[in-house]
Amino acid sequence: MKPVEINQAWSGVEKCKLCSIRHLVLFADLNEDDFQHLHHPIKEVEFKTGSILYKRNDTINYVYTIRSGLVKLVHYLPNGSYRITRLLRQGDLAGIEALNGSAYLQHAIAMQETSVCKIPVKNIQQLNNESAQLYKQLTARWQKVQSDADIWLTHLTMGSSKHRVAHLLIYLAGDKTNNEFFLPSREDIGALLAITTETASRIIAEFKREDLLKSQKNLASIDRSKLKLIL
Amino acid sequence: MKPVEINQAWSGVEKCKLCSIRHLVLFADLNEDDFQHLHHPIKEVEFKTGSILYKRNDTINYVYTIRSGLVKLVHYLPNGSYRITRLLRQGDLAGIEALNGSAYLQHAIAMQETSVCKIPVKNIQQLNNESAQLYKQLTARWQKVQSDADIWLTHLTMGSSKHRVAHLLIYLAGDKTNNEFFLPSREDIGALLAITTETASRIIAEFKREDLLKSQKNLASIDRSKLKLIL
DNA sequence: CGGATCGTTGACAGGTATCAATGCTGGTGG
DNA sequence: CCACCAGCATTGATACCTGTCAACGATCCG
Repeated sequence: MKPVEINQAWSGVEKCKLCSIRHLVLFADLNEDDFQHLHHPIKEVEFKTGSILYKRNDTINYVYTIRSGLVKLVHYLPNGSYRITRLLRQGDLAGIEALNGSAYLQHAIAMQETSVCKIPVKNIQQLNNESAQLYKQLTARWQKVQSDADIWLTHLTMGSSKHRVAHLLIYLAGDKTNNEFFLPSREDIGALLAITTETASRIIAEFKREDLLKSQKNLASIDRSKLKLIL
Repeated sequence: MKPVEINQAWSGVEKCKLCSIRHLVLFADLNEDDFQHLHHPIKEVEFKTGSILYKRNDTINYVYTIRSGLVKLVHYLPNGSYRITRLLRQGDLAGIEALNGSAYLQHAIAMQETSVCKIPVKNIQQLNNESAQLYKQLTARWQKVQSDADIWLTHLTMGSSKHRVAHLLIYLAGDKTNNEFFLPSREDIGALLAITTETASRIIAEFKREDLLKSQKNLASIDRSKLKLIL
């Protein structure tokens, strides 16, 4: 996990109105008038695999909307190991805790090539004072945090390792029609499911042998119906 | 877990201003003027052990502030077992997902005699339109949800069962000076830590034999320093 | 080609789930 | 009042699973 340089693409508020994934993001409900309140520049930024969006306790200035890619939120433990507490995908918000002025709670690291919109916290606070539109989106985002956390706790930390890995794979595959998704390293799978790297590897290998899972490089596809029989 | 009747104590907004735990609750920052906006009655309600505050998918009308006691948020699983995803104590908010109009995400059940303030969602929405004071408290509450979930995932679902139980006991003991706290049933401990009832019982019994834990009935106290040596 | 990193596999010990039986306690009805 | 019952806690025996330690293979890159 080596930090990678950030290369900024372009800046501007105007383009937010034309954003192709705007229905998914924080500003979905804003009207023409609201956009006039955006005085600070929103930047679109690319992160390479392994690069860090922010670190725990970093000074807080931005909230990040994921446009594409995959981001993990990581807690490092005293013994040097780590635990992944959440994955963020398209439309998710990273660093949302910035909004009440405390420090970031975890490290946010790109697991693959990731594109984000970097939104100054000041923008959000302004909009919240001057317009009530944003409020709905923000509470919806917070709720997703809670419901994701519950799913995580309910399905991804209990049962046998095989169950957990199966659940994770189905979660990762999501509703993609092409059925192809990013398969994390065995170490990350372990950190996600609270199992060891070796166990993760054994199970992934077993799934491959049984044709429940196919992969080349980091791209994988699953046989959903067969996999669900395990659950 | 049998439902128990609810007996309502008193209603009124006036008393909110004099609330003894107001510094802990949602309305901490409201001023005299804001209270004028509260047009719907806030009720103080008592729940007995095992009674249900609300069920998953119930129609949503209220958010609950815990005044005293202990509430568990529960996910029931297809196979009849259940998983506790969060515990709520004094100052915590239950049913916060009500704020964006979706259904409750889990069942909320009192684990001991519990006193709550039942706040109409309409009140919150009104206040948010007419005053920005509530916004800070709400985001703070949401953030606590996230950070609690992370702590849960980081400490309470990994490591040996002994580690997890020790962590849970320390969490339950909190910062109480009298060092006496509510000890959940072995079944609930299992549902909290993703271990079986039997394993939970074995470990609790072992802790008692080693004088790390004392209990009569549901009230327990721990030897913090000795217990921390296990972590 | 050699080195680094990651994935895979094996052997083994220890931990946990499972199945089953036995105390313990509070409440109920005779 | 006491016997009984239901629900919870505890304990035991056993099989299985997973962590641990270790070795080896695969791939990429300098």
